[in-house]
Amino acid sequence: MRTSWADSVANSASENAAPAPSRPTRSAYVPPHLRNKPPPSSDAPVPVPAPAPAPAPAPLSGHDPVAYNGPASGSRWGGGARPDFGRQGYGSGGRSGGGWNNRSGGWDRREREVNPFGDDDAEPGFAEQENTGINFDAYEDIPVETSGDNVPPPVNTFAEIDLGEGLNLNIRRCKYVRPTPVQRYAIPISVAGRDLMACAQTGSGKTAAFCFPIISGIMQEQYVQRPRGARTVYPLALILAPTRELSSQIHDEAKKFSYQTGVKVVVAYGGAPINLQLRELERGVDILVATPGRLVDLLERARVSLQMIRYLALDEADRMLDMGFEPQIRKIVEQMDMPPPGVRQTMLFSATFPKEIQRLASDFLASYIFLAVGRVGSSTDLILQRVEYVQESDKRSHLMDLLHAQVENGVHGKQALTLVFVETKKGADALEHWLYMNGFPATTIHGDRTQQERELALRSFKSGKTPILVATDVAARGLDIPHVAHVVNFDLPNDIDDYVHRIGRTGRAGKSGLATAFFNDNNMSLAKPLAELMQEANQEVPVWLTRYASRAAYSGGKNRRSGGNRFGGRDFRRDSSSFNRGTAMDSYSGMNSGSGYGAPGGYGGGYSGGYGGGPGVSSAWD
DNA sequence: AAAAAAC
Repeated sequence: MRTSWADSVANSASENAAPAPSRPTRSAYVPPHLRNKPPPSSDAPVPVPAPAPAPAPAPLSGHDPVAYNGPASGSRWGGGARPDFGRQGYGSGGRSGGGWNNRSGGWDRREREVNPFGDDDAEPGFAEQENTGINFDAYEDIPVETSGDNVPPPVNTFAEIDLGEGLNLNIRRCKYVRPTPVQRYAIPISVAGRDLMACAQTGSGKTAAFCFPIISGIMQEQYVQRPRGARTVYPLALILAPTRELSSQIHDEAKKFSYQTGVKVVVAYGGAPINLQLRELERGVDILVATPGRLVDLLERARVSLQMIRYLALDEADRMLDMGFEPQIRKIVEQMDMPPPGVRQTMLFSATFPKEIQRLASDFLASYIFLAVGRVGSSTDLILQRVEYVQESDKRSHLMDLLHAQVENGVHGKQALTLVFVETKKGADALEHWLYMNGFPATTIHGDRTQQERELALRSFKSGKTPILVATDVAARGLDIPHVAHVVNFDLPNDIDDYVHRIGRTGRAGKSGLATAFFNDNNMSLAKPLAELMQEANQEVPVWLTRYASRAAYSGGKNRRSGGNRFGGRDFRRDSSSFNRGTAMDSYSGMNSGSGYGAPGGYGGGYSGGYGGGPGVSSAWD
């Protein structure tokens, strides 16, 4: 057993070692925010206190007014036992004594929280609640690539990293027994203070992968004093997502994870009354989950300051940085008062990561680690993909045929859920109306509906009340809707990555799923990337599609699959002149690849193994 | 060209 990464960091940090990038030993690395360096430019406004952890245990007055109302008698670290270099310093596994505060350690003044687990605070029974639905053996087939300097090694259990007692308890309440592959790699990387660009398949546990380190880190920073603006609040972490529903979902998850930890999570997005959100913010916020537009509004009103942000996470990061969003994101990240890369810690997650976007994203990162993780089975092993040639005029009747077949497949008298993607908002309304007139219980979600309507539609779909949901791309990414048996691409997207995200709404949490696409002459630009994608996923590619694909003009850039292999992306830094692009990954020095739990070193052919589809697991899997 | 995202 090797010494833990945290141990190494602790050792080097206590020696005040400067970062030594030239020496690739792990112990040489000191996380950016722990480096005892003055800020790069002296005129930079330094928040009070500077975002780097205080060099010595802060005075334990516990008077952070915004959120903690912590124990009056001392920090959760138990007095002076805490090493003085911040949250990375608890390498010795420290559940012994002086480490994390126990639950009795000071909830007194905390507001009562709604128990998101509905177990009324009963101690979770561990053994019988194991997540038996997850076929963990299949993890051995998961391909993993990391690149970057001094990559912290993955963990096999949550316990290997002391995330803190409160969070550990919630992890057990969520019935997470072992970390998923992306969590195994991403959590140690984040806990070590490193920036991260993570590419992990849909349904692979990304939300927890960025929430755990954030919550854990904040739990140990309660001594941080935040400025007290008149009505301005100073969150410590910011999580951005491209749609309101996804923000809401992340908020729900984060609240579960932070239950009774004292870490306060607030969500803010448009279409909902801002006054409610303002009131929530005023009651204290550590982690702010938001969509960009509403956040900009809050920033311009000076109701939120990003001055104290230590953690920035972008979910669906490639979408957040595409043409539509990039200006807003730049404004938030670069033109407001957020600490720069290297001071804050930045984590970018998505299932897909085109190289152009990676290039943009590197502006937001400091000496980051790139991580690509496949999925149990593979994103597409669990999903049976079909493509049918359907003329525009035949689409409706063809859809009706599929839906009739679906009705017969229904279980327990309930129709299986079908998610139908269309290209336009008008098209969504029209199709929903037509379905409704033809006796199909359908609803629709798109950006022209009110937020109330959107949320109602989603609830109605999830509950099975309207088991058909017609959606635009607003529902393409990140939404975790259990029991979606069938995704229909009524209109195919123009971008193969969008297709990947859409079909990822089914086949989740170990369940199998079906994805049907209607292809016609309007989709020719997708022929080649679609055929390639299906081929890689061991799907049956219709002969006619192969023909179109070979006929398709070479589309060098746009529709090339961002990864070109079983990953949604590949570190673009490897394409630089020094690296000879190709498949010989071993020739890249900073690059590691390995499979699941095995020792590093290739996944020699074992990848085709399917995942047998066990019974359902907790929906927080994604 | 469309979708998303503030009021």
